[in-house]
Amino acid sequence: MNFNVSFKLNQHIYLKDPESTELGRQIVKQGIELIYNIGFEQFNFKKLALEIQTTEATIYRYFENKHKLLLYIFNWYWNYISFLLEYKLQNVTDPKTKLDVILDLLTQDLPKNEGQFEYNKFMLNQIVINESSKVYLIKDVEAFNKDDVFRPYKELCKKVAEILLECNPNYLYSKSMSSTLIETAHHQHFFATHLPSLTDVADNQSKIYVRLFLNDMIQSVVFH
Amino acid sequence: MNFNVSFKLNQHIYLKDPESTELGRQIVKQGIELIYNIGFEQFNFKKLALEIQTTEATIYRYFENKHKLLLYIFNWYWNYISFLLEYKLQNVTDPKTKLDVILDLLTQDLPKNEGQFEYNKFMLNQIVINESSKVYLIKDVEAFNKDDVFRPYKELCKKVAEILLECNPNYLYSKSMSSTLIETAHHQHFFATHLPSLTDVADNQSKIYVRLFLNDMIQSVVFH
DNA sequence: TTTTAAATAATAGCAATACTATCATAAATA
DNA sequence: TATTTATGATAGTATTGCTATTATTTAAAA
Repeated sequence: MNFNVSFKLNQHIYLKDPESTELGRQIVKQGIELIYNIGFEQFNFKKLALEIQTTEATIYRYFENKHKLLLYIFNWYWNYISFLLEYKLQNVTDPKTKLDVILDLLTQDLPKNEGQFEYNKFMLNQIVINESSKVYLIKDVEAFNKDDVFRPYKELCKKVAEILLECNPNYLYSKSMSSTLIETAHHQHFFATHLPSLTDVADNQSKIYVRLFLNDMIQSVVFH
Repeated sequence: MNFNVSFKLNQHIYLKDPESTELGRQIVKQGIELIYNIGFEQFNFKKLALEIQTTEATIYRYFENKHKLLLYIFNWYWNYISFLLEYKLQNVTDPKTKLDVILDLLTQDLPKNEGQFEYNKFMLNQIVINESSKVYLIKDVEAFNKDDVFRPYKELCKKVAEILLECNPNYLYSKSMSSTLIETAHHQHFFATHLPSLTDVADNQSKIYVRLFLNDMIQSVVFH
């Protein structure tokens, strides 16, 4: 399964739409690879410019700063996940099966890349796991939020929450459980990989482990 | 209830023990207040030096960099929480009651400050909520971990996990649920305050809300 | 096809950050 | 009193984050 997807993202995030030019797409694509490789703290526009053989000043014409680029990447990612979720739920009617689809999506590998022009999904996923809190755990979160720049994340949460409610219309915390599910999928994956004593994982089976843990949690909470 | 607690923290975190001098304690105390006020990104040693009327170079004699200071603050915090937990569990034998104590500790206000020399517990709590991921969601987490600098956090997790097992010896994910509980307490509090659409909170009752949500979750998961 | 506008490259520069080094001085200890 | 130790004062350096200027290329409009 593969698509050549592209999303129009909130205009407050960029100065010039990176989807509008080849260079713009390169900035995002190579940005993802560089952030993955050296981490967001070490990452800057000078290094990225070197990588794609352009200049710092040029990248600044697309994004105000590196934080906005990270935000762009996140929104792209969450749009992509929402898109996959819709696709996979197309012919599913049973709420329990829907939950399985969600858990797989949140914990298992994304579809492998085909074209060389696509963003690298594996790196994208790792970035979201490692750096996500840098996007919204910020002093001026409310100013950002006013511009609706977290919308794709919120929309995914909303979708998941609706499915939780389908499973149990009396459940009082569908939205919180939805955001908890998404955050926990990342955190537990990170812990299982880097700080395993914070989990009960055995022998590096992080992905399967997190899937089982979340399943147990969600089943208990929603169907108890 | 109040104590004048002090903890000896892992030597890898500091160059010179801040507990050993008045200036050292000032660095930590005013550091907490400055990070709380301007956020960790904006925070630096020059500003802190100005605040406590010393020099940048002097602060660098205590901490290698601002990240280590943040790590120090975190370890202090988690030691403090562990200490409070032990204290509050002294005469409690019923596992269910123990859970209540844990949830209160993770979601409700900490004991108010008495002396002016204590670290500000409210600010501490907010810093941990807002900046915690910057402490461990880092590229070189494993190098850090080798020096055992996350120990206080891990120990609290371990304690909580043991209590979960007391509640249900057959529960398979006590450690993961323990870390999830701690992380979720922070995240949901942050969301309820700044991005309420990711939760089901009503009218700014964040603290009570998070308490109820976590209680529902833990009850279902552990006792289902 | 020419003209004109827009995008990018090349370069420079600047203020702030994250340190490090040096030396003088004060305070504590031997 | 001598001497170690802690801090202050000052300076300096490399990097970062960003802006400005001008030249050059590319593409669109006339």
